[in-house]
Amino acid sequence: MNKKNNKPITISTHKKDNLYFAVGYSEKRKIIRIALPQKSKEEAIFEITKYHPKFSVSDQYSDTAEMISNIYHGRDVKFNIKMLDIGESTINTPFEMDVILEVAKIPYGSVKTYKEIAKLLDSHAYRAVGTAIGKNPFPILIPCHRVIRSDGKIGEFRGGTPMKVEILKNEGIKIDDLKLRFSKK
DNA sequence: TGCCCGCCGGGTG
DNA sequence: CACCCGGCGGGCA
Repeated sequence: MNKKNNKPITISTHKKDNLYFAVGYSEKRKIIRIALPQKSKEEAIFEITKYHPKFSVSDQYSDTAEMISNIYHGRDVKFNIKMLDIGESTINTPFEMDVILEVAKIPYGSVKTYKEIAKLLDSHAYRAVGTAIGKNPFPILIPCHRVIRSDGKIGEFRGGTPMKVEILKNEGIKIDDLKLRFSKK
């Protein structure tokens, strides 16, 4: 099963257009997990609590939840990686860490392929890169939606490919039928 | 295009 | 240690 962290966290939510965003904060007052938007507040909170069962809900961090929503809807928001409690998050192995840090560098409005991420790590493990990205505890903020397949197809996403396409389109990326419009292949 | 098989890191028992 | 399983790639029909 998925690994759990039993330290207490605080969860805040934000609603926009019938989508509910949630963010979990550790005791260090850093972000420990972000939920992809859900159709109800309960589902959004559960996206966090399945990994962090000890929690309380407050509006203390709802500004951050709103920031996540803004990024989702296409705003280019700057953030500092120090806002993240990577150490207490569900990221375990050095490989997962390297992948996440590499993904964090992908600028707004651009994409990289799974293979390119592997290459940047001096590795051929593009298959494992996909797996590691799938575990990203900070979706949207760490832009795993900006990692696509080498053939120009958009590829998989924890929140479903359609959601990935939507976020990329919100960033101004041109996509036709689940493929990059200007893909060479 | 779609499929199939190879690839690599991690989780499981 | 020996599987098994993925947000993948590339070759080939």
